Amino acid sequence: MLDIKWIRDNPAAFDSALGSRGMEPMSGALLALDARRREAQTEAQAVQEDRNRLSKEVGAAKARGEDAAEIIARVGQLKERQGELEAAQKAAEAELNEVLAGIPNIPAADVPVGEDEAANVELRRHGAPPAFDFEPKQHFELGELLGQMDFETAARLSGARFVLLSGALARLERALGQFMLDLHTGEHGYTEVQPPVLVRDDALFGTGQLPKFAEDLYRTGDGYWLIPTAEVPLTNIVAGQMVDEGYLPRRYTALTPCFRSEAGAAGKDTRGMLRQHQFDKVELVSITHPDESEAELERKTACAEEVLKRLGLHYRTVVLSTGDMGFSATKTYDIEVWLPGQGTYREISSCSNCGDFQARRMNARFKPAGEKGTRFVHTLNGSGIAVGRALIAVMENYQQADGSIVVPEALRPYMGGRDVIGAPE
RNA sequence: GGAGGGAUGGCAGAGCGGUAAUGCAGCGGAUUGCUAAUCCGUCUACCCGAUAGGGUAGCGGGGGUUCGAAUCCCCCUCCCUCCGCCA
Repeated sequence: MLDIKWIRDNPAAFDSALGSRGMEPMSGALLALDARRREAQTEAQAVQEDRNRLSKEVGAAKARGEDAAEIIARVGQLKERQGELEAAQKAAEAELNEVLAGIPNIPAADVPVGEDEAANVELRRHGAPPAFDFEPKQHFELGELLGQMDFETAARLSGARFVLLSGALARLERALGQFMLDLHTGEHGYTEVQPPVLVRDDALFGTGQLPKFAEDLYRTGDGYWLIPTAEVPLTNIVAGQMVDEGYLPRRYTALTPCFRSEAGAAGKDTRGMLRQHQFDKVELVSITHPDESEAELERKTACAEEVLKRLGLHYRTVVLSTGDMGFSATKTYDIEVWLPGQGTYREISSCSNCGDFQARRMNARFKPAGEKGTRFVHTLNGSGIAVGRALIAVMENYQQADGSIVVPEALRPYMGGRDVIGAPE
Protein backbone atom coordinates (compact mmCIF):
# COMPACT_ATOMS: atom_id res chain seq x y z
CA MET A 1 0.00 0.00 0.00
CA LEU A 2 1.32 3.42 -0.92
CA ASP A 3 1.28 6.35 1.47
CA ILE A 4 -1.38 8.86 0.43
CA LYS A 5 0.67 11.61 2.04
CA TRP A 6 3.58 10.73 -0.21
CA ILE A 7 1.30 10.86 -3.24
CA ARG A 8 0.01 14.26 -2.06
CA ASP A 9 3.57 15.57 -1.92
CA ASN A 10 4.84 13.84 -5.08
CA PRO A 11 1.97 13.55 -7.57
CA ALA A 12 4.19 13.81 -10.64
CA ALA A 13 6.64 11.16 -9.42
CA PHE A 14 3.69 8.93 -8.59
CA ASP A 15 2.12 9.24 -12.02
CA SER A 16 5.38 8.68 -13.81
CA ALA A 17 6.00 5.56 -11.70
CA LEU A 18 2.58 4.25 -12.74
CA GLY A 19 3.46 5.08 -16.32
CA SER A 20 6.62 3.00 -16.09
CA ARG A 21 4.44 0.05 -15.13
CA GLY A 22 2.16 0.68 -18.07
CA MET A 23 -0.62 2.35 -16.10
CA GLU A 24 -2.56 5.57 -16.54
CA PRO A 25 -1.99 8.54 -14.20
CA MET A 26 -4.12 8.37 -11.04
CA SER A 27 -2.94 11.21 -8.82
CA GLY A 28 -5.74 13.58 -9.84
CA ALA A 29 -8.54 11.21 -8.90
CA LEU A 30 -6.79 10.06 -5.73
CA LEU A 31 -6.06 13.55 -4.46
CA ALA A 32 -9.63 14.67 -5.10
CA LEU A 33 -10.83 11.74 -3.04
CA ASP A 34 -8.28 12.54 -0.37
CA ALA A 35 -9.38 16.17 -0.23
CA ARG A 36 -13.01 15.14 0.06
CA ARG A 37 -12.14 12.82 2.92
CA ARG A 38 -10.14 15.44 4.84
CA GLU A 39 -12.74 18.16 4.43
CA ALA A 40 -15.43 15.92 5.89
CA GLN A 41 -13.14 14.81 8.68
CA THR A 42 -12.11 18.33 9.67
CA GLU A 43 -15.69 19.50 9.83
CA ALA A 44 -16.91 16.40 11.66
CA GLN A 45 -14.21 16.93 14.25
CA ALA A 46 -15.24 20.54 14.79
CA VAL A 47 -18.82 19.41 15.39
CA GLN A 48 -17.65 16.73 17.77
CA GLU A 49 -15.67 19.35 19.67
CA ASP A 50 -18.83 21.39 20.23
CA ARG A 51 -20.72 18.30 21.22
CA ASN A 52 -18.16 17.26 23.78
CA ARG A 53 -18.19 20.72 25.31
CA LEU A 54 -21.98 20.85 25.51
CA SER A 55 -22.19 17.39 27.02
CA LYS A 56 -19.93 18.50 29.81
CA GLU A 57 -22.17 21.50 30.36
CA VAL A 58 -25.11 19.13 30.73
CA GLY A 59 -23.29 17.33 33.50
CA ALA A 60 -22.37 20.63 35.18
CA ALA A 61 -25.88 22.04 34.88
CA LYS A 62 -27.41 18.92 36.36
CA ALA A 63 -24.92 19.01 39.20
CA ARG A 64 -26.14 22.53 40.01
CA GLY A 65 -29.71 21.32 39.88
CA GLU A 66 -30.52 23.36 36.74
CA ASP A 67 -32.59 22.32 33.74
CA ALA A 68 -30.45 21.10 30.83
CA ALA A 69 -33.20 20.47 28.29
CA GLU A 70 -32.13 23.32 26.01
CA ILE A 71 -28.53 22.16 25.81
CA ILE A 72 -29.61 18.62 25.18
CA ALA A 73 -31.73 19.78 22.26
CA ARG A 74 -28.74 21.58 20.72
CA VAL A 75 -26.59 18.50 21.05
CA GLY A 76 -29.28 16.58 19.22
CA GLN A 77 -28.99 18.88 16.21
CA LEU A 78 -25.21 18.64 16.16
CA LYS A 79 -25.43 14.90 16.29
CA GLU A 80 -27.45 14.74 13.12
CA ARG A 81 -25.03 16.97 11.24
CA GLN A 82 -22.09 14.96 12.50
CA GLY A 83 -23.67 11.74 11.28
CA GLU A 84 -23.84 13.08 7.74
CA LEU A 85 -20.26 14.29 7.80
CA GLU A 86 -18.95 11.04 9.19
CA ALA A 87 -20.80 9.04 6.58
CA ALA A 88 -19.22 11.18 3.87
CA GLN A 89 -15.79 10.75 5.43
CA LYS A 90 -16.14 6.98 5.71
CA ALA A 91 -17.35 6.65 2.16
CA ALA A 92 -14.43 8.67 0.79
CA GLU A 93 -11.98 6.79 2.97
CA ALA A 94 -13.28 3.38 1.95
CA GLU A 95 -13.10 4.32 -1.71
CA LEU A 96 -9.61 5.73 -1.29
CA ASN A 97 -8.38 2.60 0.47
CA GLU A 98 -9.92 0.35 -2.12
CA VAL A 99 -8.16 2.17 -4.93
CA LEU A 100 -4.87 2.36 -3.04
CA ALA A 101 -4.98 -1.37 -2.27
CA GLY A 102 -4.96 -2.08 -6.00
CA ILE A 103 -2.01 0.16 -6.91
CA PRO A 104 1.40 -1.53 -7.29
CA ASN A 105 4.56 -0.40 -5.57
CA ILE A 106 6.78 2.38 -6.91
CA PRO A 107 9.84 1.00 -8.76
CA ALA A 108 13.23 1.98 -7.33
CA ALA A 109 15.08 4.73 -9.17
CA ASP A 110 17.72 2.37 -10.58
CA VAL A 111 15.26 -0.11 -12.11
CA PRO A 112 15.38 -0.13 -15.92
CA VAL A 113 12.22 1.31 -17.44
CA GLY A 114 10.55 -0.90 -20.01
CA GLU A 115 7.35 -2.58 -21.09
CA ASP A 116 8.13 -6.22 -20.39
CA GLU A 117 10.84 -8.84 -19.92
CA ALA A 118 12.55 -7.69 -23.12
CA ALA A 119 13.74 -4.65 -21.17
CA ASN A 120 15.28 -6.71 -18.36
CA VAL A 121 19.00 -6.18 -17.98
CA GLU A 122 21.48 -8.99 -17.48
CA LEU A 123 23.88 -8.20 -14.66
CA ARG A 124 26.20 -11.20 -14.50
CA ARG A 125 26.74 -14.82 -15.42
CA HIS A 126 28.30 -17.60 -13.48
CA GLY A 127 29.99 -20.62 -15.04
CA ALA A 128 29.29 -21.84 -18.53
CA PRO A 129 26.84 -24.25 -20.17
CA PRO A 130 28.11 -27.82 -19.94
CA ALA A 131 29.36 -29.36 -23.18
CA PHE A 132 27.72 -32.56 -24.42
CA ASP A 133 28.94 -34.94 -27.10
CA PHE A 134 25.34 -36.05 -27.59
CA GLU A 135 22.00 -34.34 -27.94
CA PRO A 136 20.92 -33.41 -24.36
CA LYS A 137 17.39 -34.44 -23.44
CA GLN A 138 14.72 -32.48 -21.62
CA HIS A 139 14.01 -33.39 -18.01
CA PHE A 140 10.70 -35.12 -18.68
CA GLU A 141 12.31 -37.37 -21.29
CA LEU A 142 15.00 -38.29 -18.79
CA GLY A 143 12.51 -38.77 -15.99
CA GLU A 144 10.20 -40.98 -17.97
CA LEU A 145 13.16 -43.01 -19.23
CA LEU A 146 14.13 -43.60 -15.62
CA GLY A 147 10.56 -44.56 -14.82
CA GLN A 148 10.63 -42.19 -11.86
CA MET A 149 8.72 -39.18 -13.18
CA ASP A 150 5.12 -40.13 -13.84
CA PHE A 151 2.76 -37.55 -15.31
CA GLU A 152 0.10 -40.05 -16.30
CA THR A 153 -0.53 -41.34 -12.82
CA ALA A 154 -0.47 -37.80 -11.45
CA ALA A 155 -3.04 -36.79 -14.07
CA ARG A 156 -5.24 -39.69 -13.05
CA LEU A 157 -5.09 -38.54 -9.45
CA SER A 158 -5.21 -34.79 -9.92
CA GLY A 159 -5.32 -33.73 -13.55
CA ALA A 160 -2.89 -31.66 -15.58
CA ARG A 161 0.10 -29.84 -14.07
CA PHE A 162 0.89 -32.43 -11.42
CA VAL A 163 3.67 -34.97 -11.22
CA LEU A 164 4.46 -38.07 -9.23
CA LEU A 165 8.13 -38.66 -8.53
CA SER A 166 9.40 -41.95 -7.22
CA GLY A 167 12.58 -43.73 -6.20
CA ALA A 168 15.83 -41.85 -6.56
CA LEU A 169 14.20 -38.82 -8.19
CA ALA A 170 11.82 -38.46 -5.28
CA ARG A 171 14.78 -38.62 -2.97
CA LEU A 172 16.68 -36.12 -5.11
CA GLU A 173 13.86 -33.64 -4.60
CA ARG A 174 14.10 -34.19 -0.85
CA ALA A 175 17.90 -33.93 -0.96
CA LEU A 176 17.73 -30.57 -2.73
CA GLY A 177 15.38 -29.13 -0.14
CA GLN A 178 17.48 -30.34 2.79
CA PHE A 179 20.67 -29.08 1.20
CA MET A 180 19.26 -25.60 0.66
CA LEU A 181 17.83 -25.32 4.17
CA ASP A 182 21.13 -26.45 5.70
CA LEU A 183 23.03 -23.89 3.64
CA HIS A 184 20.79 -20.96 4.57
CA THR A 185 20.47 -21.83 8.24
CA GLY A 186 24.06 -22.98 8.69
CA GLU A 187 25.94 -20.37 6.68
CA HIS A 188 23.60 -17.51 5.78
CA GLY A 189 22.06 -16.74 9.15
CA TYR A 190 18.44 -17.61 8.39
CA THR A 191 16.11 -19.08 11.00
CA GLU A 192 14.28 -22.20 9.88
CA VAL A 193 10.50 -22.02 10.07
CA GLN A 194 7.72 -24.53 9.53
CA PRO A 195 4.77 -22.26 8.77
CA PRO A 196 1.12 -23.01 8.06
CA VAL A 197 0.41 -23.40 4.36
CA LEU A 198 -3.25 -22.48 4.84
CA VAL A 199 -3.76 -18.82 5.65
CA ARG A 200 -6.49 -16.23 6.09
CA ASP A 201 -7.43 -13.30 3.87
CA ASP A 202 -5.47 -10.84 5.99
CA ALA A 203 -2.17 -12.59 5.39
CA LEU A 204 -2.60 -12.51 1.63
CA PHE A 205 -3.68 -8.89 1.73
CA GLY A 206 -0.54 -8.11 3.71
CA THR A 207 1.84 -9.46 1.11
CA GLY A 208 -0.22 -8.10 -1.79
CA GLN A 209 -1.80 -11.17 -3.44
CA LEU A 210 -5.23 -9.97 -2.35
CA PRO A 211 -7.47 -8.34 -3.34
CA LYS A 212 -6.20 -8.22 -6.94
CA PHE A 213 -4.89 -11.70 -7.63
CA ALA A 214 -7.44 -14.02 -6.04
CA GLU A 215 -7.83 -15.98 -9.28
CA ASP A 216 -4.22 -17.19 -9.03
CA LEU A 217 -4.89 -18.83 -5.68
CA TYR A 218 -6.60 -21.94 -4.38
CA ARG A 219 -9.18 -21.64 -1.64
CA THR A 220 -10.56 -24.29 0.69
CA GLY A 221 -14.25 -24.87 1.23
CA ASP A 222 -14.13 -23.25 4.65
CA GLY A 223 -12.41 -20.07 3.55
CA TYR A 224 -8.69 -20.69 3.93
CA TRP A 225 -6.25 -19.99 1.12
CA LEU A 226 -3.40 -22.28 0.08
CA ILE A 227 -0.19 -20.29 0.02
CA PRO A 228 1.31 -19.60 -3.42
CA THR A 229 4.68 -19.08 -1.71
CA ALA A 230 6.08 -19.21 1.83
CA GLU A 231 6.68 -15.48 1.45
CA VAL A 232 3.10 -15.12 2.70
CA PRO A 233 3.38 -16.79 6.13
CA LEU A 234 7.01 -15.79 6.67
CA THR A 235 6.50 -12.09 5.98
CA ASN A 236 3.29 -12.01 7.97
CA ILE A 237 5.18 -13.16 11.05
CA VAL A 238 5.62 -9.44 11.78
CA ALA A 239 2.10 -8.40 10.77
CA GLY A 240 0.60 -6.04 13.36
CA GLN A 241 3.78 -6.15 15.40
CA MET A 242 5.89 -3.41 16.90
CA VAL A 243 9.25 -5.09 16.42
CA ASP A 244 12.30 -4.31 18.48
CA GLU A 245 14.76 -2.32 16.38
CA GLY A 246 17.68 -4.16 17.95
CA TYR A 247 16.21 -7.37 16.60
CA LEU A 248 16.47 -6.25 12.96
CA PRO A 249 17.25 -7.68 10.51
CA ARG A 250 15.23 -10.85 10.97
CA ARG A 251 15.81 -13.58 8.42
CA TYR A 252 13.47 -16.53 7.95
CA THR A 253 13.66 -19.54 5.65
CA ALA A 254 11.18 -22.32 5.04
CA LEU A 255 10.72 -25.29 2.76
CA THR A 256 7.04 -25.52 1.85
CA PRO A 257 4.77 -26.69 -0.90
CA CYS A 258 3.37 -23.83 -2.96
CA PHE A 259 0.02 -23.87 -4.74
CA ARG A 260 -0.83 -21.86 -7.82
CA SER A 261 -3.82 -22.08 -10.10
CA GLU A 262 -1.75 -20.79 -13.06
CA ALA A 263 -4.96 -19.20 -14.26
CA GLY A 264 -3.18 -16.83 -16.59
CA ALA A 265 -0.80 -19.44 -18.01
CA ALA A 266 -3.15 -21.62 -20.03
CA GLY A 267 -1.20 -23.56 -22.62
CA LYS A 268 2.15 -22.29 -21.33
CA ASP A 269 4.91 -24.75 -20.37
CA THR A 270 2.47 -27.64 -20.40
CA ARG A 271 5.10 -30.35 -20.87
CA GLY A 272 7.14 -31.51 -17.95
CA MET A 273 7.25 -30.17 -14.42
CA LEU A 274 8.37 -26.62 -15.10
CA ARG A 275 5.00 -25.10 -14.26
CA GLN A 276 2.93 -27.09 -11.77
CA HIS A 277 -0.07 -26.42 -9.58
CA GLN A 278 1.96 -27.68 -6.63
CA PHE A 279 5.70 -27.44 -6.10
CA ASP A 280 8.21 -27.20 -3.29
CA LYS A 281 10.23 -24.07 -2.71
CA VAL A 282 12.75 -22.87 -0.17
CA GLU A 283 11.89 -19.26 0.60
CA LEU A 284 14.09 -16.53 2.08
CA VAL A 285 12.37 -13.62 3.84
CA SER A 286 14.02 -10.65 5.54
CA ILE A 287 12.58 -7.97 7.78
CA THR A 288 14.95 -5.02 7.92
CA HIS A 289 15.48 -1.44 8.97
CA PRO A 290 14.56 0.88 6.08
CA ASP A 291 18.18 1.95 5.67
CA GLU A 292 19.31 -1.63 5.19
CA SER A 293 16.88 -3.10 2.70
CA GLU A 294 18.88 -2.20 -0.40
CA ALA A 295 21.96 -3.98 0.89
CA GLU A 296 19.82 -6.86 2.08
CA LEU A 297 18.51 -7.42 -1.45
CA GLU A 298 22.08 -7.85 -2.70
CA ARG A 299 22.85 -10.18 0.18
CA LYS A 300 19.74 -12.26 -0.35
CA THR A 301 20.37 -12.62 -4.07
CA ALA A 302 23.90 -13.79 -3.28
CA CYS A 303 22.46 -16.39 -0.88
CA ALA A 304 20.23 -17.74 -3.65
CA GLU A 305 23.07 -17.71 -6.19
CA GLU A 306 25.23 -19.66 -3.76
CA VAL A 307 22.83 -22.59 -4.03
CA LEU A 308 23.41 -22.78 -7.77
CA LYS A 309 27.15 -22.34 -7.38
CA ARG A 310 27.35 -25.26 -4.97
CA LEU A 311 25.28 -27.36 -7.33
CA GLY A 312 27.65 -26.48 -10.15
CA LEU A 313 24.92 -24.98 -12.32
CA HIS A 314 25.38 -22.24 -14.89
CA TYR A 315 23.11 -19.25 -14.44
CA ARG A 316 22.65 -15.56 -15.12
CA THR A 317 21.20 -12.85 -12.95
CA VAL A 318 18.97 -10.15 -14.39
CA VAL A 319 17.28 -7.08 -12.97
CA LEU A 320 13.63 -6.90 -13.98
CA SER A 321 12.36 -3.87 -15.83
CA THR A 322 9.51 -1.77 -14.47
CA GLY A 323 7.04 -3.53 -16.76
CA ASP A 324 8.02 -7.04 -15.65
CA MET A 325 8.11 -6.50 -11.87
CA GLY A 326 5.61 -7.97 -9.47
CA PHE A 327 2.93 -5.96 -7.67
CA SER A 328 4.65 -5.43 -4.31
CA ALA A 329 8.27 -4.99 -5.40
CA THR A 330 10.40 -1.88 -5.69
CA LYS A 331 13.19 -3.88 -7.31
CA THR A 332 13.58 -7.51 -8.35
CA TYR A 333 16.45 -9.72 -9.39
CA ASP A 334 15.66 -12.91 -11.25
CA ILE A 335 18.15 -15.75 -11.34
CA GLU A 336 17.85 -17.84 -14.48
CA VAL A 337 19.43 -21.26 -14.67
CA TRP A 338 20.67 -22.82 -17.88
CA LEU A 339 18.60 -25.81 -19.07
CA PRO A 340 20.56 -27.64 -21.79
CA GLY A 341 17.63 -29.88 -22.77
CA GLN A 342 15.60 -26.77 -23.58
CA GLY A 343 18.64 -24.81 -24.66
CA THR A 344 17.52 -21.77 -22.72
CA TYR A 345 17.65 -19.95 -19.38
CA ARG A 346 14.66 -20.36 -17.06
CA GLU A 347 13.77 -18.46 -13.92
CA ILE A 348 14.69 -20.41 -10.80
CA SER A 349 14.69 -17.62 -8.24
CA SER A 350 13.19 -14.18 -7.84
CA CYS A 351 14.44 -11.82 -5.12
CA SER A 352 12.56 -8.63 -4.32
CA ASN A 353 12.79 -5.65 -2.06
CA CYS A 354 9.25 -4.52 -1.19
CA GLY A 355 10.31 -1.49 0.83
CA ASP A 356 7.54 -0.52 3.25
CA PHE A 357 4.77 -1.52 0.82
CA GLN A 358 3.87 -4.78 2.54
CA ALA A 359 4.69 -3.45 6.02
CA ARG A 360 2.10 -0.70 5.51
CA ARG A 361 -0.50 -3.27 4.46
CA MET A 362 0.17 -5.44 7.48
CA ASN A 363 1.02 -2.61 9.88
CA ALA A 364 4.49 -3.89 10.83
CA ARG A 365 6.45 -1.18 12.61
CA PHE A 366 9.36 -0.44 14.90
CA LYS A 367 10.27 2.46 17.16
CA PRO A 368 13.50 4.05 15.96
CA ALA A 369 15.94 4.79 18.77
CA GLY A 370 16.16 8.49 19.60
CA GLU A 371 13.25 9.41 17.34
CA LYS A 372 9.67 10.26 18.05
CA GLY A 373 6.95 8.06 16.63
CA THR A 374 7.18 4.85 14.69
CA ARG A 375 8.34 3.70 11.26
CA PHE A 376 7.41 0.83 9.01
CA VAL A 377 9.93 -1.96 8.57
CA HIS A 378 11.05 -3.05 5.13
CA THR A 379 10.36 -6.54 3.83
CA LEU A 380 12.18 -8.67 1.27
CA ASN A 381 11.59 -12.07 -0.16
CA GLY A 382 13.38 -14.42 -2.50
CA SER A 383 13.42 -18.01 -3.60
CA GLY A 384 16.41 -19.83 -2.29
CA ILE A 385 15.49 -21.66 -4.52
CA ALA A 386 12.54 -23.34 -6.29
CA VAL A 387 13.11 -27.03 -5.56
CA GLY A 388 11.16 -28.49 -8.49
CA ARG A 389 13.01 -26.35 -10.97
CA ALA A 390 16.32 -27.12 -9.31
CA LEU A 391 15.54 -30.80 -9.85
CA ILE A 392 14.95 -30.13 -13.53
CA ALA A 393 18.20 -28.18 -13.77
CA VAL A 394 20.23 -30.90 -12.09
CA MET A 395 18.73 -33.56 -14.34
CA GLU A 396 19.34 -31.71 -17.58
CA ASN A 397 22.81 -30.46 -16.69
CA TYR A 398 24.11 -33.69 -15.18
CA GLN A 399 22.65 -36.11 -17.72
CA GLN A 400 24.82 -38.65 -19.49
CA ALA A 401 24.52 -40.27 -22.89
CA ASP A 402 22.82 -43.35 -21.44
CA GLY A 403 20.15 -41.29 -19.74
CA SER A 404 21.59 -41.64 -16.26
CA ILE A 405 22.15 -38.61 -14.07
CA VAL A 406 25.24 -37.81 -12.06
CA VAL A 407 24.45 -36.57 -8.56
CA PRO A 408 26.19 -33.23 -7.85
CA GLU A 409 28.74 -33.63 -5.08
CA ALA A 410 26.97 -31.24 -2.74
CA LEU A 411 23.92 -33.51 -2.76
CA ARG A 412 25.62 -36.86 -2.26
CA PRO A 413 25.55 -36.73 1.54
CA TYR A 414 21.78 -36.29 1.23
CA MET A 415 21.51 -39.21 -1.20
CA GLY A 416 23.11 -41.78 1.03
CA GLY A 417 26.41 -41.34 -0.77
CA ARG A 418 24.93 -42.21 -4.12
CA ASP A 419 26.69 -40.60 -7.12
CA VAL A 420 24.56 -41.64 -10.09
CA ILE A 421 20.83 -42.05 -10.70
CA GLY A 422 19.85 -44.62 -13.30
CA ALA A 423 23.10 -46.55 -13.33
CA PRO A 424 22.94 -50.21 -12.27
CA GLU A 425 22.72 -50.51 -8.47
C1' G B 1 -19.05 -30.57 17.20
C1' G B 2 -20.50 -29.27 22.84
C1' A B 3 -19.58 -26.09 27.34
C1' G B 4 -17.21 -22.15 29.60
C1' G B 5 -13.55 -17.91 29.94
C1' G B 6 -11.23 -13.87 27.61
C1' A B 7 -9.43 -9.57 24.05
C1' U B 8 -7.43 -2.25 27.33
C1' G B 9 -1.03 1.70 25.25
C1' G B 10 5.96 -1.77 23.79
C1' C B 11 4.83 -5.27 28.07
C1' A B 12 2.04 -6.12 32.66
C1' G B 13 -2.54 -4.54 34.59
C1' A B 14 -6.89 -1.52 36.96
C1' G B 15 -11.34 0.77 35.59
C1' C B 16 -17.58 -1.93 34.69
C1' G B 17 -22.16 5.13 32.53
C1' G B 18 -19.14 11.54 33.61
C1' U B 19 -14.83 11.33 29.15
C1' A B 20 -8.09 5.82 29.84
C1' A B 21 -5.26 4.52 36.99
C1' U B 22 -0.74 2.37 38.17
C1' G B 23 3.82 -0.49 37.46
C1' C B 24 7.87 -2.01 34.22
C1' A B 25 10.73 -1.17 29.82
C1' G B 26 12.44 2.21 26.16
C1' C B 27 13.46 7.31 24.73
C1' G B 28 14.42 12.72 25.96
C1' G B 29 15.78 16.15 29.77
C1' A B 30 17.43 17.75 34.84
C1' U B 31 20.65 16.73 38.88
C1' U B 32 24.94 14.33 40.84
C1' G B 33 33.29 13.00 40.89
C1' C B 34 32.11 7.98 37.79
C1' U B 35 28.64 3.88 38.03
C1' A B 36 24.12 3.80 40.40
C1' A B 37 20.09 6.39 42.34
C1' U B 38 16.48 10.38 42.16
C1' C B 39 13.17 13.92 39.70
C1' C B 40 10.44 15.75 35.24
C1' G B 41 8.49 14.65 30.43
C1' U B 42 7.19 10.91 26.94
C1' C B 43 0.85 6.04 24.03
C1' U B 44 -0.79 5.66 18.79
C1' A B 45 -3.36 7.33 14.39
C1' C B 46 -5.51 11.17 11.88
C1' C B 47 -7.12 16.45 11.02
C1' C B 48 -6.03 21.97 11.21
C1' G B 49 -1.50 24.92 11.33
C1' A B 50 4.64 27.84 7.95
C1' U B 51 6.13 27.22 13.18
C1' A B 52 4.57 27.36 18.04
C1' G B 53 0.52 24.93 19.00
C1' G B 54 -4.60 23.23 18.77
C1' G B 55 -8.32 19.41 17.82
C1' U B 56 -10.58 14.49 17.06
C1' A B 57 -10.47 9.46 17.56
C1' G B 58 -8.76 4.74 19.42
C1' C B 59 -10.03 -0.03 25.18
C1' G B 60 -10.60 -7.04 19.27
C1' G B 61 -14.16 -5.30 14.77
C1' G B 62 -19.07 -3.32 13.40
C1' G B 63 -23.86 -1.40 14.83
C1' G B 64 -27.26 0.52 18.78
C1' U B 65 -29.04 3.02 23.51
C1' U B 66 -27.57 7.84 26.02
C1' C B 67 -26.64 14.83 26.81
C1' G B 68 -22.30 11.54 27.71
C1' A B 69 -20.05 4.44 26.52
C1' A B 70 -13.76 0.89 27.81
C1' U B 71 -18.18 0.45 30.96
C1' C B 72 -25.19 -1.13 28.96
C1' C B 73 -27.53 -3.91 24.42
C1' C B 74 -27.04 -6.60 19.52
C1' C B 75 -24.03 -8.91 15.59
C1' C B 76 -19.21 -10.65 14.09
C1' U B 77 -13.89 -12.11 14.53
C1' C B 78 -9.97 -14.09 17.11
C1' C B 79 -7.52 -16.39 21.42
C1' C B 80 -7.58 -19.70 25.76
C1' U B 81 -9.52 -23.91 28.91
C1' C B 82 -12.37 -28.43 29.39
C1' C B 83 -15.18 -32.45 26.82
C1' G B 84 -15.82 -35.20 22.13
C1' C B 85 -13.39 -36.64 17.53
C1' C B 86 -8.63 -37.27 15.37
C1' A B 87 -2.77 -37.42 12.37
